[in-house]
Amino acid sequence: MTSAAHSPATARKPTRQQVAVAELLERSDDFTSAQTVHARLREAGAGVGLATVYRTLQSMVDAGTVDVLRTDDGEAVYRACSTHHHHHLVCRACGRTVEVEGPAVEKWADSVAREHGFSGVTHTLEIFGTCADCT
Amino acid sequence: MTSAAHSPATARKPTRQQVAVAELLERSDDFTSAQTVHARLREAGAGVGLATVYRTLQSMVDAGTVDVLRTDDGEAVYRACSTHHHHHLVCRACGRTVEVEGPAVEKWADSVAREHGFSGVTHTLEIFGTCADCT
DNA sequence: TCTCAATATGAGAATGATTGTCAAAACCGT
DNA sequence: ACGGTTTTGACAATCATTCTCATATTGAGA
Repeated sequence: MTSAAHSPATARKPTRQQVAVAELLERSDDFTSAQTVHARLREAGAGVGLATVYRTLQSMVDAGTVDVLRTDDGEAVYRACSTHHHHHLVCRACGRTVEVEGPAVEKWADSVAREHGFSGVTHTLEIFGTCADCT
Repeated sequence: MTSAAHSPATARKPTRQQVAVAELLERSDDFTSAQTVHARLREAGAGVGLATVYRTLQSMVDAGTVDVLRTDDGEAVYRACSTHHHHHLVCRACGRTVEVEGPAVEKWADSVAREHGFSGVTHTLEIFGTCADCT
């Protein structure tokens, strides 16, 4: 039955908790960890269970409404993003993030993979640096 | 004085353990986790402590002789690589890895970052797909 | 070769993010 | 309001990684 038990369903009124997580992400401009989201919501009064934070974030990733990437020490961090394909330019110091696009890169990655006989190609690309304000 | 206490020193005869880890990585063609390295060495008889495996891998990363990246579930995986800058094309199914280069991409990443006022730019790029053998 | 000080090792404990469990709560259509 | 389904949340369980520290190894000099 490939049921969608657990994990917030696609077509269902979002719960208070789901809205809280989503809005918090909208408000913050940089990548945020699940633990931090949980802590911030708690501070803000409207507490949300840690497990629920993880579940909600995961379903948002699946739905494509947030991007996820891993910090150097392996922690997953999330950010509300535009839905079309893009990459991130992240400030190493303050965490400020800019979405960037590079059609040429997409094509390059695809063709290189094809040349080597790979199919079903995807890729990840992140750029890090120190932004003007932090220099 | 910013001593290099702990972590295999740079100019010191490599220990049996360090050699064991290095050779195991040389032999394997794809990215391997620290846990797996530890298990393989144990099977092979010449056991090496888990902490030592982690320490050795870390120092090899610092020395630039192995590349490290994170799997989707956050586990760190290591691979002996050529020392010049390159990226990886990884088979999602069997893990086989091909090193690829793309000068154009490097330039693109650099210039995009500069345009946004970022300095000290670095980037990560990995390509995933299913290789011919696994199709 | 013997000694000493510095460094490396390893077993096990500690850490910390993430996931699993499951009873209670919220929700929906009837 | 009722019954079935979905979601929540407190807490336990996992599991990779790091820390601790006593012991073993090494290298240079006497």
